[in-house]
This record gives sequence, structure tokens and C-alpha cells, in this order.
Amino acid sequence: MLNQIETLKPRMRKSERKVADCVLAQPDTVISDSIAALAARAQVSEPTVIRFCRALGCDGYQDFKLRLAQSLASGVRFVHSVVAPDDAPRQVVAKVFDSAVASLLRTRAQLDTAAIERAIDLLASARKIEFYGHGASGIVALDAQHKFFRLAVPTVAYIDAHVHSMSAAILEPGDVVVAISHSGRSKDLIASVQVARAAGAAVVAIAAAGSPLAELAHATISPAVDEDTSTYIPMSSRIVDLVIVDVLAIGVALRRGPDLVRRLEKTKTTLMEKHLS
Amino acid sequence: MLNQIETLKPRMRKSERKVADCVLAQPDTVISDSIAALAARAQVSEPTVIRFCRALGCDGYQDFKLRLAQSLASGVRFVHSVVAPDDAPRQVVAKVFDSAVASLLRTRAQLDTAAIERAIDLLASARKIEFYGHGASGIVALDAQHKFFRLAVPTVAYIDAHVHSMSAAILEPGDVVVAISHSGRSKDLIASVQVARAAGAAVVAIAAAGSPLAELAHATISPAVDEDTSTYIPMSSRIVDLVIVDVLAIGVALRRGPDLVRRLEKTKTTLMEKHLS
DNA sequence: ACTTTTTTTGTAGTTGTACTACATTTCTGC
DNA sequence: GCAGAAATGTAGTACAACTACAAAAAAAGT
Repeated sequence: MLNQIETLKPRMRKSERKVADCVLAQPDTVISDSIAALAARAQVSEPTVIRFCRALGCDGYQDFKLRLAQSLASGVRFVHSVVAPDDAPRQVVAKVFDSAVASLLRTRAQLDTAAIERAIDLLASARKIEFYGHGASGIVALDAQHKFFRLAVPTVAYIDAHVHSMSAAILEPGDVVVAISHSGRSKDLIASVQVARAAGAAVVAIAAAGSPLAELAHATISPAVDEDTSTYIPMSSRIVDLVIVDVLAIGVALRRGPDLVRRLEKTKTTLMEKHLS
Repeated sequence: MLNQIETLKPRMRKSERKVADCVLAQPDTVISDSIAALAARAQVSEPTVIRFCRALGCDGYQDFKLRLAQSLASGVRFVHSVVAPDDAPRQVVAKVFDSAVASLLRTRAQLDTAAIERAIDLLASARKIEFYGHGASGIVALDAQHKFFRLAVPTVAYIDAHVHSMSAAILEPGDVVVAISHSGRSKDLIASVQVARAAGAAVVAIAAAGSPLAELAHATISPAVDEDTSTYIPMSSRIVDLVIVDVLAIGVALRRGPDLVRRLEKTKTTLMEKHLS
């Protein structure tokens, strides 16, 4: 939220910017202020404050205050959440954790529950599940495989374009492909998904909304991540993807019912032997 | 906040309890409701709603809404955050995300900054970095490798006990092993770490505090995760591990300075070619 | 350089919301 | 069953949020 204000500030008019400065200077104070109080502090008129709220995409002042309060509560305080070269380790920790938390909360707020439900339906009744992804999304695919195979579903993960294109060709109706690509624009992935669809398989995408991959899928789940494609490495994105996979896995697990729980217990005890007491 | 309402509910009067039920049932809706709307839904009069707010120690309805909004944003919203078999998809989403966020915030609060700094020191000056982990932690190891190799450091990840025990034997002083095990009790991993230490390599552990693995390492970073070893699959644990790896990677990147940033830009443009416009 | 048009900002007024004082109802103890 | 106390609702008030409009400032055109 504070980031958003910072971002939109240059596009604002002079007097609205005064309001923005006031909010950024002492966000905590603002959430208990009335319009009049904030207007006085920013030395502008009351409607200007309202216009400022509207410029941020809020319904009005109340809505603005609510959103601000929420964003402050999550501890995500840094206006520039991008790490700077001269940050102390303590700050780096805070910023990285905060940006992960912020991405998660944002995604939770705007996640398409209907799509989740559709995806769970498909996965729960799948004969076989294949996860495709490259690079960072490849890790997510591996993680998903690791989670789903415990649910006693035949599952594989492919992170190689040639391999998944071949595998996609021999899919059959009843099989499900989960295609993971943060941008949703990976050429190789899209090609394999098209092959999979032609073979009659269902497709679940974890990809940016409106992307080519999203359009191709029977159910698309889109993580909400910052636009600032950071100079460093995509990070929060994978975290969100992983949690989405968690949701799907648990959703499927719940469908499978109690006998699955028993089976999970069994894998757990087997694992114990690999550990020290 | 919701917990507080739950706690205070028995001490409330009958009609105030109706309001409490309404708030607990759909907290999200309430934050955008007016007094009149909430009163109508709870089938009580408007002053009753205000009395309800006062009973919770709030100044009034606005204050109540603000606090509620904050507590909802900060994560752990469900009184029992463990997923139940009869949860609706919407609830599953909320609970899974919430538990991830809660784990992250908890870890951020109690992370050992000194250990982080020591780990970054070791990694930044490493000649070669090897990541070891099994199962879910194996995914974390792969992810770490994927992140660190972009920092132009010779890096590998091993998720096989035989392989990493062999590799550990041929390490030299100046090399760094990052051992990832959530419990910190994996026999195979501990064995390889001992071999690595004998060979003169430095060891960074991402493991539970006080565990055997933690004792063996030069720097140990411990995630804070729920004790409730869920019936289902370990989930939040990996998320926290991944974010810790993010912190380490960024810490190292910052040490490396601006020439690294240029190199990262290069990998980015190369990747573009694999994508659709 | 002056006028016209557009944009930006403030003023005054309206609506609706939160809150208060008081009346009515409901419960409890004698 | 009645008196007192507690709880709930009704009616009214004050104030906050928002709107319509007008004045001022800036931008564009002549």
C-alpha cells in the first residue's frame, strides 16, 4: 500500500501529493484520523483528500483507511521493499520476509476460489498427474510432484522441454497436466500444453492471469506478485506458487477422505527410521 | 481479535452475542459494513452493535473495524488454523496461506541475525558451494542451487545420500556445504557433514535449533515452525526454508556488488528469448 | 501578450453514519 | 406478583464523508 502510494505519487497533482507525503510520513497516525484532520495536516481541502483516495483505487476515505490499516498490520512497513546495497543484514531479513508475506496476503485476497475448486475437481479424479515447469517453476513442479505422490496418485514432474513434449503426446483423457510458468509465456511449455490438450488431457495452469498459458488451461490459478521485476532474482513468485500447490494438494487430500490419512501415517513412520532419535 | 471475541463471548449479553456470531461467521464482510448493515444481519438494534464494540475495549464502531481489519491482515485468522475435512475451498485457501504467513512472521521475529551474517560471510567468500538435502529439503537444496549459480559461484545440489557423501570427501578448505534438514536429525546428512568438516570445509545448516546438525555447523539458521506436525504434509516448513535461502542469496549478491547486477541482467535477457512477447 | 480552454483546487451544501439520551421491555430477586 | 435492576430498542443529534458547483490556476491557442 505504501509502495503503491510511492509509485503513484509522481502521477498525482500537486496538492494530492501533499496528502501522500503526510500519509507516508506517519501512516500510523492517519488510520485514526478523520478527513478533516488529515486535510488540515496536509494543508489542503477535504475533497482533495477524497480525490487522493480515489486516485489510489479506493472507494473513499473509509475504504482507504481500512486498506492502509491492513497493510500496516502485516508488518510490511518498508516503503522501498527492494533491498538496497547498503542494507544491514537485519534489514535484508525484514525486507525479504516482508515481501514474501505481502505477496502471499495479496494472492490470498484475490485468489479465484472457483478456479481452485475446478482444479481440485480435475486433480482429485485424475488417473495420472504430470507437472511441467522450467527454471524456478521447475522447482515448483518437483515440489508438487513430491507432495502429490504421497497422495497415492501416479505423478511425475518434468523440467525438460523435450521430455515433457514427448510425455504430453502419449497422455489420454482422464490425465491431468499442471503447467507452471510464472509469466505464462514460456514457448516450450505452451507447446506441450497444446499437445496435451490435443491428446485429451485436462490442463491446470499456475500462471499470470491473461497470459497465453492461462487462456489454454481448463483452470488457471494466478498468483499476485509485485510488478517490480527485481534486478535480482524472482523470489516471492515461487513462494506463492508453492503455497498454491499446497492448497491444491490439501484440497485433493480432503477429497480422498480418511483412508488416505492412514496411508500418510504409514509413510511418516517409514521416514522415522532415517532419522536420529 | 477473533480469538478475543471468542473468549469474551460467554460474558456478553444475549443480543451482543448475536453480533459476535455474525462477526465470527464472516469477518471479511464486516469490515466493509456500516453499523446499520451489521445490526440488520445480526437482527439487533444499532446501539447494541456499539455496545458490542465497547465490550471489546474499542472506542467505537470505527475503532473496532480498524482493529478487526488489522488482525485479519496479519494472518492467523482462524481460531483453529488446522484444516478440517469439511472445510470449503475458500477456507482451505485461507488456512493454508495463513499458516504460511504466520510461520514466516514468527521466523522473521526470532531469526538469529548474527548467524545469518556469519553464513553470508562464509558463502560470499566460498570457492565452491554444495547444497545437501533430502525429501522436501531436497527441493530447497535444488532451489538454493538454482539461485546461487546465478550469482556466478560454482554451485551444486545433491539430494542423494551416496552422492553427497562422496562429494563431501573431496571438499577442500574454502568450500562451503549448506546442509538443509528441517528436523536436523537426518542420519545420512549428518554423516556427510562430518565428512565435509573433516575435509576442512565450512558448514552452514538450515535446521532446527539444538538439533545434532545444528551443533555440527559453523553457522546455523533455524526456522520457527508450528509444532503441530500435521497429519498431512509438512508445508510451511519448506516455505520458511526457501525464504531463508532467499535472504542468504541476496546477502551474498549485495556483497558481490554492482558487477554482479550487470551479469544478472544478462541472464535475464537470455531468458527472454524463451518467452513469447 | 492576451484570451480561451482546460485542469486543478477550494467552498458550500447534502446525505448518511455513528453515536447519545431516553423510553420501553425483559429479566431477577424478594 | 411486584419492585428494582438490567438489557434492548427508539428517536434524535451531531458530525463525518461525500457531491455539486464555482473560483482560481495553469495550459494552449490565437
